[in-house]
Amino acid sequence: MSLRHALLGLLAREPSSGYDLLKIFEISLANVWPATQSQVYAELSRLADAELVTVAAEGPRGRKEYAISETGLVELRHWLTEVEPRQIVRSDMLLRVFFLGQIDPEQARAYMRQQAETSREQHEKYEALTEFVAEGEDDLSVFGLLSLEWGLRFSAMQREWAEWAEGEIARSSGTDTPPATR
Amino acid sequence: MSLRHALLGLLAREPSSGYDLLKIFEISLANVWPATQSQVYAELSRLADAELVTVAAEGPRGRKEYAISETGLVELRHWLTEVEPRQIVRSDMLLRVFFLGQIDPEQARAYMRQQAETSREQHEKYEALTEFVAEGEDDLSVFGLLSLEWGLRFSAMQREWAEWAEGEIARSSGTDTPPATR
DNA sequence: ACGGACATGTAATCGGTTACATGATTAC
DNA sequence: GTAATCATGTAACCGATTACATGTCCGT
Repeated sequence: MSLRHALLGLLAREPSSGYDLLKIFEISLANVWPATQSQVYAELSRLADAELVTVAAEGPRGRKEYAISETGLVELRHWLTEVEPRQIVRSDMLLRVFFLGQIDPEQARAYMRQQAETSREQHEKYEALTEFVAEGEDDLSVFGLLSLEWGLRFSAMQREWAEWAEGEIARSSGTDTPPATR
Repeated sequence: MSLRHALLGLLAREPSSGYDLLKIFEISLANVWPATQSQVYAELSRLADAELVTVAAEGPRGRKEYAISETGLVELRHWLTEVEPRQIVRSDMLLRVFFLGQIDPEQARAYMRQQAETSREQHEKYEALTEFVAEGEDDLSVFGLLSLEWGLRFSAMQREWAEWAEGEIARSSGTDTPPATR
């Protein structure tokens, strides 16, 4: 139920409409918790039903500005401090690694090379984002930077791992580059 | 649709029953792609309907031994080589980081310390697993080790990041330990 | 006048989780 | 005999994705 808390977290900063929230998701939260339009609107309705947020104002074009309620704030802080984050890693990319024996070593190495490249691109994307985000001074920026740093470290780690893994496959299959780390 | 391919991948090694597959999931694939009993049995039925696997034999207690078909193998290899792994990071833990401004710095630091600790534990878990897995010699072991190495690097990276982040929060909030990296 | 941005909603479908339900075989 | 393990299945529910649907306001 994290989307719920993501919305509460954003509304704790300032009252916003579903439309506003959606944009924030697109630019900043998308990297850690993507959400679709359908989802956001539906969850906001549910939050209002549960009285964790209120419709603070209505604007043109049916715009509804939601604000977090006292109970909502309590729930948010409870989630932040009391609820254990569950870390389920579910990686498409790693799953494939288990089955690389099903294709020939050359293809398997190509796969790892591809992953290294993708990670490199991701790293660049995060680097570009950092410059962009660093300008802001609000909480979202301060803590967003911590999260961004995670992204930078993650993509760097993954690139290095993929490069190492490619070497491992090469070595264990005896294909090419015999003067390896041995 | 990765569960489907996980099952195909396992059946490519050797024909197995749902029960067998489930055990393999528990001990080795759980770390990259957890699956429940319900899911495995249901997916096997669907795979049989789609003729990507066949019921190769029936045993006691209604046991059905599934084997991958030619089309199944084709599909598996296609998935391995042609289909882009999509990397959606969805992290409960990172989402919270965005909202740490909602609690006081002391609590925020405790949160990061907790994450560092959890990562350390994870790292140990992977280390223990490595010794255990290293004994096997089949493909699942060979490639499983690559995946395990990812886990080791990931948990190490996350621990370091969490420790760094705790320091950042301390620094930016002016709380304690003034003789920091500056 | 018109196009683009603003703004919200519904419905179908899918993959995953939890819980329930049942029964056969084997080892002791 | 009986407990543990083997073995499969169903149903309800939940969160997420995709697609569809509709309408309004603002700037030019």
